[in-house]
This record gives sequence, structure tokens and C-alpha cells, in this order.
Amino acid sequence: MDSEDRLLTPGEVAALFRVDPKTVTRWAAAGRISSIRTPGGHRRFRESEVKKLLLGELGGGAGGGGGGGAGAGSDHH
Amino acid sequence: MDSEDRLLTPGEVAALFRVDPKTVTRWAAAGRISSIRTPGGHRRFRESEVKKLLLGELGGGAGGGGGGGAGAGSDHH
DNA sequence: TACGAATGGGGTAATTCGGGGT
DNA sequence: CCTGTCCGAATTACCCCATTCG
Repeated sequence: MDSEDRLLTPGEVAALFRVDPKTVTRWAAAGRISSIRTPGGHRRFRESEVKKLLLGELGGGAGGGGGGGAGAGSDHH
Repeated sequence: MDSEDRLLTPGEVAALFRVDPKTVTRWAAAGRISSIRTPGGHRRFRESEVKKLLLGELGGGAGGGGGGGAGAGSDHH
């Protein structure tokens, strides 16, 4: 089972989270995400790690993609 | 296929709805809209999700890839 | 080797978070 | 029931420049 761990650059992760590349670097410094360092000192992140964060740490979302959209039901007040 | 979902910040969504960022946060807390949290604790919203809410409560398709649906409107008090 | 683009580090401003109360 | 505002604290975003990457 060789998991294909694609390495992502801070800019890639930043675009995924809609944050600044500097912020992603800060997460690695805080130990909130695994980081692989290049000989030069730059950081690289595993796609598996990032994807897991994006999906949400908690399973069983609310409602779950049944209908999909949010609040799609009849809303009468 | 492209699951391109632009993430919006609470301030962006708040400006779209003409409400305070705090109110948007409250919607997410109530489960009325799906929210992705950054390792830092800040929330990000999907443009697809927000756009649908803006157009009206008509739902149906899960918009672009959102997969994450937050609550099917069926339940209501 | 040189070059363009991105990254890292530090510091400061803006935004967001969470709870409480109108 | 829902929203807008207050407070303190945390996180994030943008500025600079030197170094690294491909």
C-alpha cells in the first residue's frame, strides 16, 4: 500500500484553505500539521494531511449530503 | 471534474447578506450553512453554498461539489 | 551561472472568535 | 426567536528583504 503522498507547497495549501501562505507556515510551526522540510528550509505538506483537514475532523456531518444544498427545505416562518 | 469551490470569509458572506460577521457565524453554529474551519479556528464558507442562499431557498442540487451539505431543510421546529 | 517566482522570518494592522447582554 | 453591539483574546493578512526552488 504505497500511499501516494503528493507533496503540496505552502501556496497550494493556502489556496485550499483560502488563507495566506504565511499562515500555513505558521500552522506547521505550531505543530498543527505535518511538515516536511527541504534541505533549504522550505516546507512541504502531504496532500493526505491537508485533505483530511479540509474534509473536517469530525465524521458524520449535519444532514450529510442528502439533498445537498443547505436549507433547501420549505422554509415557512 | 472540477470541484472548484471558492471559500469565503465571514466578512465576505456578511457583506453579501448585509449582516454582521457575527450573525454569519451564528448561522454556521446553528447548522444552517456548512462551514470549514481552519486549524486556527476561523471559519470559511463555500461560495456555492452562499450563492444558493442568496438566490433564494430553492435548493435541490448540491451545488458544485459541495458535498458537504449542511442540513436538509426538512427539519424545522 | 543567472533568472523569475515562491518561501521564510519579523513586525504591525485588520479580522474573527467566544461569551454576555440589549 | 433573531439580530447588532461590547469586551478581551487569538488568529490571520500584508509590509519589508534574504534565501531557496525549479
